[in-house]
Parts: sequence; structure tokens; C-alpha cells
Amino acid sequence: MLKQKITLKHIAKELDVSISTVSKALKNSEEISRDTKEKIQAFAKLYNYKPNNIAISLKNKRTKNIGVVIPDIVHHFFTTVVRGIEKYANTKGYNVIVCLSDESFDKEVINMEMLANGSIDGFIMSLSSDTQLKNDYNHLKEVTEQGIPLVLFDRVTNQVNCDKIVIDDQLGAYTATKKLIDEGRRKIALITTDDYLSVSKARTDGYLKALSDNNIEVDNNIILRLPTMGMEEEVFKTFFEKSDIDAVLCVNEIFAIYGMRCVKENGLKIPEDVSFIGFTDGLLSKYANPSLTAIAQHGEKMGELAAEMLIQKVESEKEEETYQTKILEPTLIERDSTIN
Amino acid sequence: MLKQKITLKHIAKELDVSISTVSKALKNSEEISRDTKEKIQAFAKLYNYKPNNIAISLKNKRTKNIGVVIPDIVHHFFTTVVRGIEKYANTKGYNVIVCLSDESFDKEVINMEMLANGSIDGFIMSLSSDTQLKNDYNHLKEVTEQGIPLVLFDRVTNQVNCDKIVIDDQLGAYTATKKLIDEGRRKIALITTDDYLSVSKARTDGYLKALSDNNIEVDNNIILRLPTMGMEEEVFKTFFEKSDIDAVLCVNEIFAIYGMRCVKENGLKIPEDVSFIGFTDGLLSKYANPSLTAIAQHGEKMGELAAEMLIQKVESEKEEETYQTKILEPTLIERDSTIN
DNA sequence: CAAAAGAACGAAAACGGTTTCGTGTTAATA
DNA sequence: TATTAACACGAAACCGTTTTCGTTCTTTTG
Repeated sequence: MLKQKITLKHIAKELDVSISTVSKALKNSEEISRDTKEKIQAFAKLYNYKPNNIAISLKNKRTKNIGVVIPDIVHHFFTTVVRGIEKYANTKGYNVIVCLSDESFDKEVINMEMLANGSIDGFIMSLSSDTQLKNDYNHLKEVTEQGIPLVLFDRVTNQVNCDKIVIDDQLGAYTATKKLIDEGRRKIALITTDDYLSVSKARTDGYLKALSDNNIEVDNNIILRLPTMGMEEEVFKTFFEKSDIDAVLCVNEIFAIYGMRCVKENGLKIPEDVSFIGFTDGLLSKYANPSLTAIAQHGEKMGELAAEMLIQKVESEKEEETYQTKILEPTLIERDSTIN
Repeated sequence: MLKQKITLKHIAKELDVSISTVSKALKNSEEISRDTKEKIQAFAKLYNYKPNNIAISLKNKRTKNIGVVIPDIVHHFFTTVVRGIEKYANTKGYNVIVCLSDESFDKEVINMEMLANGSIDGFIMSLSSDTQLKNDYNHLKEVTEQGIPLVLFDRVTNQVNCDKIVIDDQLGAYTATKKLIDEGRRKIALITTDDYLSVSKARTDGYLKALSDNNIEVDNNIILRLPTMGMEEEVFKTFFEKSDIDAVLCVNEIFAIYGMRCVKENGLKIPEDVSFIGFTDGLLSKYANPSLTAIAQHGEKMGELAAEMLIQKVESEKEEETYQTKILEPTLIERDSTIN
């Protein structure tokens, strides 16, 4: 009892006209007489005719698909970006194909190659840590050389020419650090990851700049650098036991949560004794105890803008070689882990 | 300096052979002589020829795309499912098109219609709350009638014939409630949402069954039903102030976090005075203070299985009309919000 | 009343592949 | 030497559209 999808050919045969006539009639072409058009349109509606997307894609060389390649999806920030992309893309009639690189260079390459062979009109992506570590961007260069538009977000590189959109991580860290300094804090710890992640580096820079602008000496003993994976709770404990600090800036929520727990276990109060600020305003910040003052990255906005930039490039005829980098300003969301 | 994608036609013209010969040579067909094959393959490799996915899709009537329609993506459980789907799909050479219904019936319908016109080989989806409320599943029936395989997960309905995969929510709630009873709790509160969500209903049933099996009388005063959206903190406060309870089962993490906060503010200790268990073992459960004993739903496993079921149907020739429903067992993850 | 213009439709190419079914050439066989 | 089989390749149909360029028939115009 399968209702086979009906095609132009079926309609044409059934109504004894040519395929071209059917096609034109359904597009309300002036070429076709009112009578014929009505007849064809009625028939098409009756049998619920819908053109085949694949055939149209082949003809137009436009798929109306956007490829999104991200390192992970079980990740608050990336999901907000995807939501933003979806939101804008849908209003423009585009679908979103999501691929996960899983922080692996190889998977990133494979995914892009698959999609680049006609499946999508353009890419929106954030680099895997592995890629940033390898510092190899040939797969990105190849797609741009083929004329496929590419928008990089958050984890970007200046080694490839394309549109980019980032938040000003340095400014975010600067603002946060400044906020802590204004509270009267002087022994501000930083918990970050290895510097090969472009964002971590920028955040560290902002932290350092804020200290230097306020004549506070950098103390490398209260800067903790952790690998992205396999974060050991032990390392946290020893760090907080041996360090004399009155505030902590963390490059992500989880570091902040762990940090707050250690500090509380040491009998200190938040925010009276130690203030905390974390990057990435996600669920954890909101529901932490105390709730965490955070730097919001506006992922959804970022996704919307990325999609807008991409679709604009996809739909513009001219082969402009001008690329822009949009820089979004992060926002400090004050909660209970800092003194108001 | 655009490197245009090379096609069979280009290769054929360049090497002065026919398109068919090129096609066969690249597939290593026995029909073509060694010399010719080597020449063509070398040329193809040199110019990095890759067949156009769209053309192949049109010919084969197979897109190697899976459509995934979920209510939300900024949601831990759904993202773990998507990750599982991706993982399995990729090993089979499939790409994943993600569409968000945003809990809206209309968007769900629109998304499915778009994808059903040739863009995908099959659907994996979880119903929007709006759809479950409306109780209208014609859009699902239409795609199955067209012979497009469909796998429903988590939020399912028995009104449409297709493969399904759910966790045993009733069992999960039963296990959790039993655990609380075994701890010696007798005044066990339930915080849930409106029953039109299939999962909430099942969880409530499990809770009730556990009570009844253990001869504990149901007290409707300690059952709190909240709308999904716009959860008011006030409602929580009053509920916990007026209720005399010694344990709480929550159908999601956020309810649990809020609940724990209220309880602590009332000067009670967790788990000494009140135990907490929450559904959906996500970030919040893990990082809460105290960490939350939770019922894990194994989203990733669910995604993998869903993808496996779907792809098996997609690739099987025969039009079997036999559908299965897989039921996954949830697991209780014991943490610090219950007594060990 | 012949010629031009307009209306309504169809044939065919094109998008980029796959695949079936020839067909011409060479080598093996009787 | 005539016949046949094997080999290597090409023509063409096909997937489902869109679109250009005829073509036929009717109507208008000089």
C-alpha cells in the first residue's frame, strides 16, 4: 500500500501533456493557458506532488544544505551555536548537516571531504583541538579553493582566508579580571588549558593584560595549565592547598565548579574569601551553588550571524575575495560567586 | 584561481575516451584493459576526482543521509543521542541532517516534509511536546506510507507503526523509588511535568507502582506537577516549605537542583534528612553539590541502536512490515544525594 | 488576403553519474 | 580460411528536474 512519490513524468502521462508543460504549469508560467494550468495544478495538489530535492540540486548546483562541522555536540556552547545556525538557516530554506570531528584531525578531514562533493553549499565550522595542534589547514584551503564558502567560528585560524566570527576572548578575560581587581582582589588565579587552543591563549592574554594594566605582578604559581582531557581532581586539590589566592578565573565552567568545591572544602567562603568567574555561561554556571558569575559567549547569536554570513556568500553571484572577521563582545553575567 | 570540480566528462574528453569507459575504469571494471584503467586512474588521482554525491543520489535513489528531528539541541540527553547516531552512521557512510522542531508541531511537520522529498533515506526522531499534546501523527504516517523508514526514540507514540526505542522509564522510576524506600524513606515526593509527555507519565507510573508494591500510601500533596516551560522558583519554595518529606524523585535534573537548593535553604541536610534522585544523568547531576544520584538513560547507546535499526531497514531490500520496539534498561548512578 | 505576430505547447539538452546493450577488433578454434 | 569467442570500448537510456528553442495553430495587421 505504498504511495509512490509522484513525478512530473507521471503527471504528464496521466494528463497527456509534455513534462515541460507540467513543469511550467506548476511554476505558473505565462506560457501555459489558464485551463491547462488549472488542470495540472489541481491534479498535482490532489496527488500531493512535491518536487524531488535531489533532482533540483543536481540541476541548480545548489543543495540548500549547510555543512556544520564541530568538535563535539555534547557541549553547551556548540549546541547553542547549532541552534542559532538552524534558526537562521531554516528561515532561508536551508537544512543543516551536522558532522562531529570528535576533536580529531582525521575525522574533520574525512567529514569535510564527504560533504564537499556536492552535498552542501557551504561550511560553518569550529576547529578540532587536534587540528589546531597539528596546525594543518590544507583541508580548509582545498574547499575554499573550490569556491565553497566557509565560515569559521570560535576556534579559528589566521592561516586560512575566509569569513570568521569569534568572541573577543581577550576582552572577556580582561573584563572578568578587571572585575575581580575592582573587588579588591590581588591574588587572582587562572585555570586554563594548553595554549594551542586559540581561545585559551586569548583568554590568558586578557588575564595578563588586566594584571599588568593594574600593576599587579604575575605569579606563575597561581596559574594552572591543564590538558583538555583527563583532568585530574588531585591536581586541583594540591593546587588549591598550596596556593594563597583570593580569586579565580577559569576558562570553562567545569574548572570553576571543581575549583569552588576545593575551596569550600578548605573551609573558605565564596565569594567572601574567594571570588570565582568562569567562561562559557552554561547550565552549570546557572545552577551551581553558589551560582557562578560567568562570561557569556552568546553562542546562539554567533550561530545566527555565521549562518547569515555564509548564506549571503552562497547566494551572492559575484566571486568576491573579501573576507570579514566579526568580533562579538562577551558579557559578564554577575551571579553569586563574586561580590556585587 | 578556482579549481573547478572535475567530472567524468572532463576526464573523458581529456583522455579521449567515452564517459562510460571512465566510469568503469574508476570502478576497476574487468571490462576495461589494464592500460586504460591505469591511465584513467592516474589522471583521476592527479586531478583529485571525486564523484558528485548528488548525481549518485539521483541515480541510486539513495542519499546516504539520515534525517534526525528532535525537539531541542541545547539539551544533554538529545545531544548524547545525536552523538550515538553520528557515531554509528559514520561507520556506515551516512551523514546526519539535524532538524529542530523546537517543541512545535508545525515545525516538525515542515521539517519532515522538506526532508521527505528525496533528501534523506530515513528518519530518526523524538516527538515534540506540541505534537504529543495535539496527538496528531499524520505527518509520521505519511512518510511511512511512502516507504521511508522511521525510528522513533524516547518520546514515542503507539499510534504509528514503526520501529521504536525507549528506555523503560517506568522501571527507572520504580528502581529509584525502590532505592529510596530501601533507605527507609516513606514520605517520597515526586516532581514531574504534565502527563501528556509520554515519558513523564511512565515515570509517574513507576513511582506509584513502587509505592503501592511497598504498601506506602500515595500522598497527592507531595506530588508536584509543573508545566515544562516557565518553571517558577516560587512554586518550588512553597512546595518545600509546606511539605513534610524525606526524599524527592525528580523527572529531570533541573527540578532536582532547584529542589536541593530549597531543601538546603530550609536548613535540612542532603542526604541525611532528605534524599534526592533525578532523571537524566547529565552534567548537572555530576557536578551538583552534593552530586546527584541519577537515572542514566544511555542516550548514546540509544542513538547507536536507533541508527543501526534505521540503516538496517534502509538497506534491506524486502518491504517487511514488521516493526520492533527496543526497550533499554536505565541504570541508577549512585552519588552523594542518597545514602549509600 | 498574405504576412507577421502571438499564444500554447513539446522536443531536447543539461546537471553528473551508472549501467545495459551493442559493436568493432583481435585472437582462438574448427 | 571461415567462424566464433573474447576483449575493449562506446552509445544511449535513465534518475527528476529546468530551461531554451523550436513548432504549430490562431489571430491580428497592413
